[in-house]
Amino acid sequence: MSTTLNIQAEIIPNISVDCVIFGFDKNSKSLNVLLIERFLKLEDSEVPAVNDYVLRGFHTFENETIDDTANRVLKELTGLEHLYKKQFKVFGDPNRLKNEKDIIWAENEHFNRRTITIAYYVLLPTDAFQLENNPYKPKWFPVNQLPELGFDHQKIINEAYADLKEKVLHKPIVFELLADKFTIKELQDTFEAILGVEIDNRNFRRKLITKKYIIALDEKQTGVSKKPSQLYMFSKDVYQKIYKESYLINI
Amino acid sequence: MSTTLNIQAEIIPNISVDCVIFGFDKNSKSLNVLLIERFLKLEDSEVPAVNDYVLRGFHTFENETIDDTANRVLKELTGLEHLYKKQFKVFGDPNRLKNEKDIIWAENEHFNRRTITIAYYVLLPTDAFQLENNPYKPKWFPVNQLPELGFDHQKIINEAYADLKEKVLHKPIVFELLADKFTIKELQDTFEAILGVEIDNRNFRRKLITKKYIIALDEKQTGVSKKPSQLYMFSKDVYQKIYKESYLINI
DNA sequence: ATTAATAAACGTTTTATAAACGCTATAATA
DNA sequence: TATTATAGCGTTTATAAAACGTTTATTAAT
Repeated sequence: MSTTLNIQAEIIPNISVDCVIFGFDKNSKSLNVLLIERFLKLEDSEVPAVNDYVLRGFHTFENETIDDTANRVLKELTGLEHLYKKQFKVFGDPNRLKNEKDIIWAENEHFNRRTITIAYYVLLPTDAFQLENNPYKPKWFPVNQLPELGFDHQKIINEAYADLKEKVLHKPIVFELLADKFTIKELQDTFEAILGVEIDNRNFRRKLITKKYIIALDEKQTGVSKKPSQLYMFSKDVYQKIYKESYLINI
Repeated sequence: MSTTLNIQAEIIPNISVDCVIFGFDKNSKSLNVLLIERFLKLEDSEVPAVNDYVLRGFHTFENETIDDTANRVLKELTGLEHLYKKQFKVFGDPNRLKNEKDIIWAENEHFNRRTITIAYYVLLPTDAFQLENNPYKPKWFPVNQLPELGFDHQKIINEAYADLKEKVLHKPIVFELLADKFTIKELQDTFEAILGVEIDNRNFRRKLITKKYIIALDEKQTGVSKKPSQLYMFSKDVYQKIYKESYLINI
């Protein structure tokens, strides 16, 4: 690893961070996951030994917090900082890297077979950054149509998605998947894409616009060939004030 | 570490698991945390160098999953298996062990100052096991009246408690803090202790007994000097059937 | 036996929210 | 100026929450 990358600090060889980056594409109304290619061609072979996709991750440095590792990985991959991220689970099974390709890959990269990885998921709109000219050649895939994945990354994504589905019902995190200014319809599309359900637009609309933390702006959509819709923003401050002592037991 | 304990497998020196054990005491209606004493007297001193409380934890073995580490720690401490546990966060700040006592302790125990710990919280009724003759000399403390804590364990408990408060509103985990058979009042007491609120008994009672997964037993409380109350049980099966596709957006 | 004390358990009314549906309004474009 | 697609408003009904009052079953004391 240190042979291929010039790094400024010592890595902790058995601890890494992996990031499940969820992006919502409001045009295709699709919840996507950002993956990078894992490609390895050994000298003695025509066909690649490894050719699939994985999440982007990296080892933690000796002098770094886990959150900082995640921030670093995210910055390198997307160019963005201050992204919404949730550390949701550790994957530390001694047999995480079990299939043949993983073993070939791990040997080639000389990395510790007993690495425990701390997994985060991240929420952003897919258009928050550009994929072109990105050295990692990342690609968006709809969360329900993922390609073949290396390591235990399918499992990690599954668990991230389950956590997201659950959390989105109670916490105001949908907004992280949209631009600062959004329409009610986009918000509904986002919920529908995450939860895989259909929601009545009229009831949804009413429910949302009556919330005090959903604030109508003096602005409408432009560049649409239909009735342009009202833009709204989400006020985190107002939300937190209201929900500071809300404890509706809902079991 | 390996000098004091005879262990059957190699530990991973920089990875540990810590368990925040929450116990509900239905008599005192108190949500408690189980702590063990951390005590060290150096040869050259009269007063102990370290004398405070910590969570129980241990390093992960080379051939062990993280969950198994937690199970092992819990079994050793409580004698119990199959406890409800939730892996809720990793604490990996390079400066986690910052105060003087932690440094003295870490040196004495020769353990890695850059240990990342994977924290779980566990739910059980305090009377699920006995404290007497326990080699770790564990003690229950009300979650809001904790003694001086070592390492970053106050922080870990705070975050565990925050997660519990949040989770208890949406997931059927209160039942883990009670015996299999419980009264509606005990259930209410548990919610009140966790959330630190008062709940109207009449509304709470009605709400709960109409749930299909709260099942009235052919049994009443005994040994009480008041009207004995009806015992109930929680059916996980029924719960899961009902809530498989519930997605009430509640932001 | 009667009564007091205590918590269990049931009931009623009001208010708020959710669900299900019909209908109107506004813009770009043809 | 008509078309069309989506934005956006309205109404009614069903369900659940909130805020109370009242009754009942038990033990223990008189």
